[in-house]
Amino acid sequence: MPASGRGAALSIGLSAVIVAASEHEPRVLTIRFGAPDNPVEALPAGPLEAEHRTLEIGLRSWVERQTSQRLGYVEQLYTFGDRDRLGAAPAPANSALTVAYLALVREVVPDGSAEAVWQSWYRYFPWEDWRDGRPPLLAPIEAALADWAAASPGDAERRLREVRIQVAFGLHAASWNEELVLERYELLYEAGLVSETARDQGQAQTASGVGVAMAVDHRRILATAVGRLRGKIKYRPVVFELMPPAFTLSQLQRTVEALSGVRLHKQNFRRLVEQQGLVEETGEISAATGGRPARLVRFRREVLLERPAPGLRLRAGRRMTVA
Amino acid sequence: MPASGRGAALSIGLSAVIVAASEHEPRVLTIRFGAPDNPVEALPAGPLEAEHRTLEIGLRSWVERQTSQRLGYVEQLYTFGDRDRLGAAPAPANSALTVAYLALVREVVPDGSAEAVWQSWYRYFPWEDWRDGRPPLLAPIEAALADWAAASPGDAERRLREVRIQVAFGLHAASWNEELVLERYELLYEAGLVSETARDQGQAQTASGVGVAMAVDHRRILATAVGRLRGKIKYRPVVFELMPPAFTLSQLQRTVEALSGVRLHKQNFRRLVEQQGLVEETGEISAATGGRPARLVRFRREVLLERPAPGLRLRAGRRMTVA
DNA sequence: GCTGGAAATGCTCACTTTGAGTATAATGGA
DNA sequence: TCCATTATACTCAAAGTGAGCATTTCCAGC
Repeated sequence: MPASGRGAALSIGLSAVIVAASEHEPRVLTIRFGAPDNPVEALPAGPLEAEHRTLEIGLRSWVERQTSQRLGYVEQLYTFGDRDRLGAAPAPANSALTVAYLALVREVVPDGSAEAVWQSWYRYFPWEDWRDGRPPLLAPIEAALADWAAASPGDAERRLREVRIQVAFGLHAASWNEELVLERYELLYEAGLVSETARDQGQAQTASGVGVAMAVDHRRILATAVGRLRGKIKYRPVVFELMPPAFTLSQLQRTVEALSGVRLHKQNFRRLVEQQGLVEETGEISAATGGRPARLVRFRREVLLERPAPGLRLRAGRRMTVA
Repeated sequence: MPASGRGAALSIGLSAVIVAASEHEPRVLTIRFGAPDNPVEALPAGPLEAEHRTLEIGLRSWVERQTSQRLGYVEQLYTFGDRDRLGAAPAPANSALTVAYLALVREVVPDGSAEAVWQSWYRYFPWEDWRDGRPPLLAPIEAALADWAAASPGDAERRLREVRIQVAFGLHAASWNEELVLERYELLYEAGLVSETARDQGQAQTASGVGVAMAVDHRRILATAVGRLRGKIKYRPVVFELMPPAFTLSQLQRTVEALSGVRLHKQNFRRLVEQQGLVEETGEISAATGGRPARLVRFRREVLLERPAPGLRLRAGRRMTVA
């Protein structure tokens, strides 16, 4: 075999974006370490060990060992080369590769290790939460991005930057597309608006920067995960991996809203979920939280057999708006 | 940093699914080697070399060197661990990881190295081509799969297999979903209907097996690529990466049909393409191939600005049928 | 027990999108 | 000149969507 896929020997790491959802916040499992007054936040990550039969099994094994969190749904996200990560950082001779995974879990165990903390992912991406309308934070961001585009080295580069900003932030005809999480983060990184930029260039750490920073490229991995999950709920019934066995339609809607960061039209949301046959009655009624008690439903697994793409197809672009 | 993503030292390979499309066949670049009477077919693959700045640049560099084929659109597909690949094969101590990429190219250069050959991808997946109706090949496949399910070790396993077959091959309510290429290949592999199964178990190579086999797990990688591309054309304008600068709507339609393996309703296809603003007139008229001459159009790049998901949204499931 | 607030649920209606046609136009070749 | 062949135009019903209003059923407070 002339070209058989053997190559340089590198060290391989696995990292995991472990997502849960309380009713109002999408949560991600993070590890905190370093000085207590200035902690570093990171994603759980571990080495790929030789005894693991497959990548995914290796991931499950150390995550369950390290965080005592059983993983349900697991999906490979992306493989990052070390030098995809840092702007001008010099490449070590024996550099690492990281295979990143997205995992969805139902129960939020009270963090096994003391360092493991569940955080709302909007801690890292405050501009991604449009549930209470357009985040005010976006005004200064857009102004700074416009400056960055204006300061481009060349004319072609300037136009390119302008187009990227327009698309990612939904400025002109394009409206806000909640899936473009990575594109937005990368623009902020390149424009020097997140503190990772200065750090990766070896410059003095400024406390400024929008959103909370993470170790190495973990915020980039998280952005990839958020975008992927926001896309996936539209055509696969993955939200249910985050829901308890029985739930109300309102709980389901609030979870979807938490993940996607936008508000949905209530009546149309229920019409969609029921028409699609995504749920079935349990017969029970929930202890009300205020008004009329709600029916409890459960995920209807048979839907996987019936429809090719059973999801909450909230079409990107013109989409259900707030009730 | 307690868990920093360093791990076992493994060798890393890159492999590429390089896709082009003639008007009637989707093509993939393959390498043939071995005995001329019994050649082995493989995807181009190469080592990740230390001097490459990023994974993607490494890929471009050796593909362009080895096949003298310039890559346009490139997208990471999946990372395969060595032991994801082979059923019961013993794991070598220093096993490899392969990062697979999908690349789309326009020109089909007359293969730089003598071993590089463009092949229709239906050579490897004859059951995936429904352009002339349901492939007759599917009848024996389905019968064999049913036998395999019936021969399950346990009751739960049997039901699981039946459901997987139903979904992947669109038997009951579910209709044929052209994106489930990998799911179908994996069923055939597990059921021992492709010759890779016997090979990987160290058994005698039988000449039988449906479709042409490839080296190691390359057919699995190819299946991943075909499924990914079939999905992607629906929401991103990637087909145009495969088209010449100017083309007719019929050419575009035949290319999409070649990729997706299904026939589309002509009038509705053009309505979609034009309404979506995916193309614009060049003003020229094509040298007709038979009937009335057709307008030549080109891809309208501005669409990327206007629509969040500009693709030929041929919805899975109930879909445009043959004219 | 009546009343008002808060959800949950039910229903309507205009508008767009889609699937599936029929009809007409412009070629080249028999 | 007629015809097969492809391109293009237009129609129409059914389904799907966005945005409402209306009604039901609980609780809390009087």
